[in-house]
Amino acid sequence: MSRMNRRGSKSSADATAKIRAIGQRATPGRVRVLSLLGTVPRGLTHQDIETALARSGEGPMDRVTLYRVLDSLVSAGLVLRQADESRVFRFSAAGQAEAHAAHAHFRCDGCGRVFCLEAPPPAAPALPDGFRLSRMSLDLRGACRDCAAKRRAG
Amino acid sequence: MSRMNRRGSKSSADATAKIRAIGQRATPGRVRVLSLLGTVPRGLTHQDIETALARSGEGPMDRVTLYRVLDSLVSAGLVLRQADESRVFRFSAAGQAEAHAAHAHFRCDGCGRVFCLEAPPPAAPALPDGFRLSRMSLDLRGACRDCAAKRRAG
DNA sequence: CAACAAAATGCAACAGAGTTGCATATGCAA
DNA sequence: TTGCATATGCAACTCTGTTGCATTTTGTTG
Repeated sequence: MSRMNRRGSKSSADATAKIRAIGQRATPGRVRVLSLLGTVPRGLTHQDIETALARSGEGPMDRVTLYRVLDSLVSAGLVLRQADESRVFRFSAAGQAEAHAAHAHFRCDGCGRVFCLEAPPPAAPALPDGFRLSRMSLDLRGACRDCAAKRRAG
Repeated sequence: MSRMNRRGSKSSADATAKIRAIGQRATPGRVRVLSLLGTVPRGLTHQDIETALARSGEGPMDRVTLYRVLDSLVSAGLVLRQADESRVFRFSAAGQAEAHAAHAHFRCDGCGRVFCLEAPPPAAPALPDGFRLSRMSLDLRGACRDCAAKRRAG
């Protein structure tokens, strides 16, 4: 760890590289957000991220700037955005979702976490003539154990 | 048709019965909304419903009242509510959504159109204990006929 | 290394979807 | 028909996300 200076950790360097790779400027905001999302295995809300950044050593980030940072990462394909059950957006690092594209996953509508399932790959259905298939995914949605319990409780 | 009086159609009577069956008052608003949702094969937004009701012979319904009518139908289980991609709620009569979820979708990465496929859905894989499944979708992605041809051409 | 243009940031004001409080009206059971 | 729990209508509010614009920063060029 002695080689890590105040500019950041390995995940920062990693994030910087990814952002540059897709031709965008590696600003502090983008690097901070992308490396944060890379360390967390589930979708975070804008507010989650804002809070986490404010607590971190480098201080808070403007609300609007954070929205715009997220927009740019999403449109670059580095981050995924989806609306959860209570209609707030959840953001997650794209690599984490795509790495698991081979098998089925379960997404909790409550907390946004994604669970991988050991499912047999379903056979691809017949496509209309001329169509070309590039990817196929079996997506299950519902409530994970924690959220299902929470909802029953009240 | 001569047996239908000015109070409404078969779907109204049907809706009235369903609402009474679960122990709620069959108010005009509830009946109108539930029978509207019963005639439409997809999720409608609050605004869709508001507009449709305003155009219908019986005149508009208050915005807030409509929200509350939808709430009561949802909590009674007669209507399903889910946030769409742009984080607005879509409401559908319970039963229709399940029918629609029962097949696979193909989304074209070129033009963004979505095609419904007549494919038998694969069996749901086993979920970890305590998890609750609400929806399952088999999503295929690739190029539709038009976009595949276009890509070959130029 | 300095200057520069394009892009990102911060702030304030705005927009749309959904919710709450409260006075009034109404469905339905006795 | 009456009583009252429940539903309605209105206004004001909250929360998530957006837009406009002046200022600062990034990465490049000379």
